[in-house]
Amino acid sequence: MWLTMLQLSDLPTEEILQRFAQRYPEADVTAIASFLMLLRVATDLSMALDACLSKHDLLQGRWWVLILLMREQDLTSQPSVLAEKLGVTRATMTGLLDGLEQGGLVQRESVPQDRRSVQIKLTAAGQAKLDAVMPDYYSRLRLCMQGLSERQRSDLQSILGVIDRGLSAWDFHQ
Amino acid sequence: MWLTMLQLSDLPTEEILQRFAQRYPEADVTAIASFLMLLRVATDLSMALDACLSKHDLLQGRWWVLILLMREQDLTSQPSVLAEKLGVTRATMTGLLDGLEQGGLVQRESVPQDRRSVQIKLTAAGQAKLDAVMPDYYSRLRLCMQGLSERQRSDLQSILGVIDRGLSAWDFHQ
DNA sequence: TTGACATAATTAGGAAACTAATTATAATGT
DNA sequence: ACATTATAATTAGTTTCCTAATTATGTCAA
Repeated sequence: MWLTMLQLSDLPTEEILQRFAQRYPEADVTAIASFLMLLRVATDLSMALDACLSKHDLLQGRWWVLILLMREQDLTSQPSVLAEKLGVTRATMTGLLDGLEQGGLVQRESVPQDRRSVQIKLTAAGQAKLDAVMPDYYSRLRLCMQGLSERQRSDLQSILGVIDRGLSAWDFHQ
Repeated sequence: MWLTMLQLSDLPTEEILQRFAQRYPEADVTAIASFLMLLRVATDLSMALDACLSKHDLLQGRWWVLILLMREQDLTSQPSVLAEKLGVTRATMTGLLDGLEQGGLVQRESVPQDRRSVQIKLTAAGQAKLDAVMPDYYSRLRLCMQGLSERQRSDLQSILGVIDRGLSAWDFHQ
């Protein structure tokens, strides 16, 4: 799904927020500000991740698939399972796997027990690609987060947990 | 830019993170967990926003453009300025404006002073669309964030600020 | 056993973003 | 004045996602 977001510098000023709140009494100014800042920073992080991956000829979607495969004991999974975990459609997963297979990073293997199904296996080249990318990614992430104390990290996670649980209320409103 | 993210239920377990940290000593486990949770919740929020907007026949990109126009005193701006603020290319903005103009929500007006340029104006229909959407969006956002104290909201914003400033270190690492 | 339904993966076609090239106009320096 | 360069918007073509339809296979119940 696309995430298009205002630049950090163009988040609404206090004054603009007040103006909107005046027209729309439903507005909760601090909720809006927190929400926008959250989307903004997540977008920046995601773009930074893209930039890092692109230096290794990878795109985020394909990279996530490699990681999911590496998590498995036998480095193997199924397209439908991968799609579910990644939150994309099966059609999209077919495309991601096509790209990865073409690059030799994964391999499709037929499953005798269920001939509708396919096993996806991380190849040696796929593992090597991860071994090249992950240290780079982890180093950058460490630097990027080093300004946060352990206390702040756990605060962040619990705050995010509250928001995520609050999200269930989103849909029930009509 | 696309943001594809693991489902919340499929964020790495403590055990998986430890396994990755063992293979990649660069890994900072709490940094990774916070990062993934942040992307995850932002993705959920963005999808919830999409769902809300789609009930009003709007997509996020176009909706942001309407909001940017409403912020202006004269409800008017230029494609290049809008593109800059939204963080999309001018080509993308042309497409967004095409869609909005077709729906009668904005209007292109020529600028005598500079005939290369175009003024984009929010129409009455565009303002009416916002007046229909914003109360719905603000109500949901209020509900979704109501579990957070004011203290937590400001904590969140300062933590996000630290991360965003930390992001500048991302690119300097090679 | 066979008809109805469910499931796995893919294909086909469409939407919306991107980059790069194009068109038109403005600004600048010699 | 006029050639060069810069700027505003658009068009053309590619990518990757989506939904819906398709193909193939498996499951289950009458």
